Amino acid sequence: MSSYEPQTHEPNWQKIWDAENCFAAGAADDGREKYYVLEMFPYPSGRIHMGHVRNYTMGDVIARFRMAQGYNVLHPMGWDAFGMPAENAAMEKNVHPRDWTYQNIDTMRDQLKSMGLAIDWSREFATCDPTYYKHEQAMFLDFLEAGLVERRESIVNWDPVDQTVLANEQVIDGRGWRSGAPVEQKNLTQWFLKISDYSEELLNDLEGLTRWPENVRLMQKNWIGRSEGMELRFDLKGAPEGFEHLDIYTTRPDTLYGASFCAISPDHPLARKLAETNEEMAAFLTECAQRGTSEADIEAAEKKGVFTNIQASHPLDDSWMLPVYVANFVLMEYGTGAVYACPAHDQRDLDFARKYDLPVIPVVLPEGAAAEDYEIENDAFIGDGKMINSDFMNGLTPAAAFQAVAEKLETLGRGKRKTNYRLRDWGVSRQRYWGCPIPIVHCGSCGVVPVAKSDLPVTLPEDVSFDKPGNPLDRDIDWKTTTCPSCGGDAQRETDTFDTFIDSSWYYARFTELCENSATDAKSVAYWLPVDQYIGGIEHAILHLLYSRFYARAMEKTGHLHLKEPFAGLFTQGMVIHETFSTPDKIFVTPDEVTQTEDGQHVLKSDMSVAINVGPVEKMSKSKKNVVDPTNIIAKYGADTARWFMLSDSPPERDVHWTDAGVEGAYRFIQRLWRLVDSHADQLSTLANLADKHEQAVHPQSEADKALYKTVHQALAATTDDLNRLAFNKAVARIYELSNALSSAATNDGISKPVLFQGLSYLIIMAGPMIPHLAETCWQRLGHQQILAKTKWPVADDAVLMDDVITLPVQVNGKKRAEIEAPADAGEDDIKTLALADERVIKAIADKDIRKFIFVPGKIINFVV
RNA sequence: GCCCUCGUGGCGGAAUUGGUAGACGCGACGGAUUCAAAAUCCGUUGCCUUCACGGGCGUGCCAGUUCGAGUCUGGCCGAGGGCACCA
Repeated sequence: MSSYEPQTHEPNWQKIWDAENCFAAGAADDGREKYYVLEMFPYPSGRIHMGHVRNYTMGDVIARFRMAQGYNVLHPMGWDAFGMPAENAAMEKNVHPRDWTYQNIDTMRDQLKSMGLAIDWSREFATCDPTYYKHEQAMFLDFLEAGLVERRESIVNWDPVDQTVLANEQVIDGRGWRSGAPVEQKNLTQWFLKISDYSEELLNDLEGLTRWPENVRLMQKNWIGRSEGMELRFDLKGAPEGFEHLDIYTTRPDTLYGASFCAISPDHPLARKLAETNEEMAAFLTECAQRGTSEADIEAAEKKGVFTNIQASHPLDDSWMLPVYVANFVLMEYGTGAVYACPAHDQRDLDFARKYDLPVIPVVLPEGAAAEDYEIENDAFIGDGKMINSDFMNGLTPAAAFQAVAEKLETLGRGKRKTNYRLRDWGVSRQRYWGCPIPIVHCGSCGVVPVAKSDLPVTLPEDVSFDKPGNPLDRDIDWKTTTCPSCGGDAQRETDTFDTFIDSSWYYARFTELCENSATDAKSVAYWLPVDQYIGGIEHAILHLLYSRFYARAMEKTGHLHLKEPFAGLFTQGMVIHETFSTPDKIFVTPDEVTQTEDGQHVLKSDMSVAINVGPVEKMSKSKKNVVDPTNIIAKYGADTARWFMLSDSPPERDVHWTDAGVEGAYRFIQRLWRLVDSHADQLSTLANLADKHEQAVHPQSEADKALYKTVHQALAATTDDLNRLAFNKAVARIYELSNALSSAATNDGISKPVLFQGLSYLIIMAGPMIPHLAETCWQRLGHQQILAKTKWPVADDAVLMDDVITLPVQVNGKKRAEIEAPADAGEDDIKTLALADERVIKAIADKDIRKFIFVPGKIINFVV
């Protein structure tokens, strides 16, 4: 018996699928029900990694499964090809970002093809293709016309040495990653998409996304952050001219009598004004600027502030003056960039108050506490209770107090109720070369002028250098200089390019048809969208998915789409993780460089005397070097082994731990499955006339036949159900069970050939979406004429799915004491009689009285004694 | 810091609606085959206790709800994802 050689069979089947055009999506009017399965497209970083293998294997299983079920399946692939790494490569390796990107795409396309994915490659594109971004530019102009775009000032991280804008990840401990210079903040006029106009709609429509994970919807809900509060006006004393009032936003006006101080953001206009004349303030603002713009850094920093020498009068009592601080924990982007603080009932306020010795007045009394001796120590109280120290609100609940104080403040004209959202508008300007040019011209006399649609695309200049700091587009005078589309005079091009999240906010629509003259084709998007199953990493739960939801709405408003929610079903997969290995001098090494001695010690392959430290299991990343290259795995074991391992064991939404033992196990199963089919194929070849008729009813006669038939059909029903629910790991377990059952049954003389033949055929069909190359080989070996990729998914025989006799556990006081066999349809009384006849039950109950009898049909019996 | 998720044998995990905890796989151990090894096949395998029958314990920790909790509630500990210019 020969062993199965993936290296021969896999490329062969890939050629056949290609030649037979198996995976091309059908026309939009071919009459079949459509199914659009999409995996988040990759950034062409150089080579595919195991995360890609996992993601694309899952999508492929769904695509193949739906194809077999008769759907018209769209399963495309493309490249999220603009972005920073290409510019970094240009700087480090002196290659053009375009060349680097397209070379990477070529490499990665070959790698993906070697996985045997059922992809319609005719729809492939890269977001850096002018034929793609041309439409992106045109749509932006439509958005501009529709009032979805704004231009305004916004802060960026600025590296004063490299003279360049830094991404948050390029700011390390407040310094530029290359120059090491302390980061400054800089105000730039930038383009924004008005996603905040859709806050309410994006929030409300989450409810309709029933096939999205609950946690993703919750994360988006919290991100949008709707809150009901009040905007209050405080009169200021001692403030510079033009700053007579301070507007603050609060969700807790009920705690206003617990006010202790006011705080404004370091980016607040008042803070900036003060810094002009106050050195201490200027120094503090500089210090705050060095944290960069990342919210995580700001929030995690120690609460600090500087007193402004300004006092604010309390809106409910003009004689009560509150000191105004500039504080590093107040965000300019949220509310009005200013807050009043009630330390007793807000932890951040409390930390700040303790540091600067400010009053802490409790105004909400928890239930059970006494007003006289209630004091706040190190934990603010944020729970419910009764109002105290609060004049007219005393005795009310905080909710009732909110209403009372809101009414009073509105009557006094000191404030108004306001619904606020945390969600901010989407800044889409990037001061970088490798992105989609923003199709705008700046004219001295006409101002900001859109490029004429007939002049699109605005393409990137070819001849650029990355040896100088800053944005190459800004330095390229030839490219920059143009004429004004409006007046024909001298003008300059916009030198910012788009955030790459724009590119990925509509690619799903573009896949439905690569039409030339418009972004989308109405008929094609109407047929294919929404995406039925979208699959990608949980790390995209908020930004990419929220931007895409907004973008679909913007496209709908401008006539490019007919729907608002682009992804009907979403699945977020876990990461691929691996141990980290390092040498005694703490240098990371790849798993390839490590081997194990006989006694299990990890050592360096090249020098076995060097002991290797095995570190924590983490997400595979280049920096930790804990990566396994899929190409090596596919070369050694074949794509089917890699795919099978990715689907086995770990639930798809959780992390999967890559282990050599696991891969070996997967490979052994591939071989075992081949042996099972190969060793019985000859004796079944007399059934050649049955070859493509495995769907026809078989008639099990003997007990062994009936048992196997039942096992096969139960496995088919369960696997179909598992695949419908994306429970790949469970489907894998079913296939193991069925192959074990078939392997035992095959040696049993009582099994008739048609039953065994159908069992083996079904087993191969079930395994087909997961390990397609081996499955095709087995399918052919069994004598089937048509290839598996074109074979229909069978339907299980309902008649044998239910068992006649079931085993019921019997509990006494909630502890399992026995099991009884009973007819599946037995009633409560019969079951009780049966159970009480069991000696283990009799023993457990002994002479105690039965107080209660619980019977859950098909599940359990419980005697309470 | 804030939001979200996860925690079950030696390991990955199963248990679909609150109803038999540990399916399936890996590893380990024992056996068959082999001159030998690899591969393959058969069997055992949560922990403690018992000669055995059996009994007890057990889903990160502490409480609670329930006839019954891996599953629900509250608190705690640990790990991970996101935090708006990484993609």
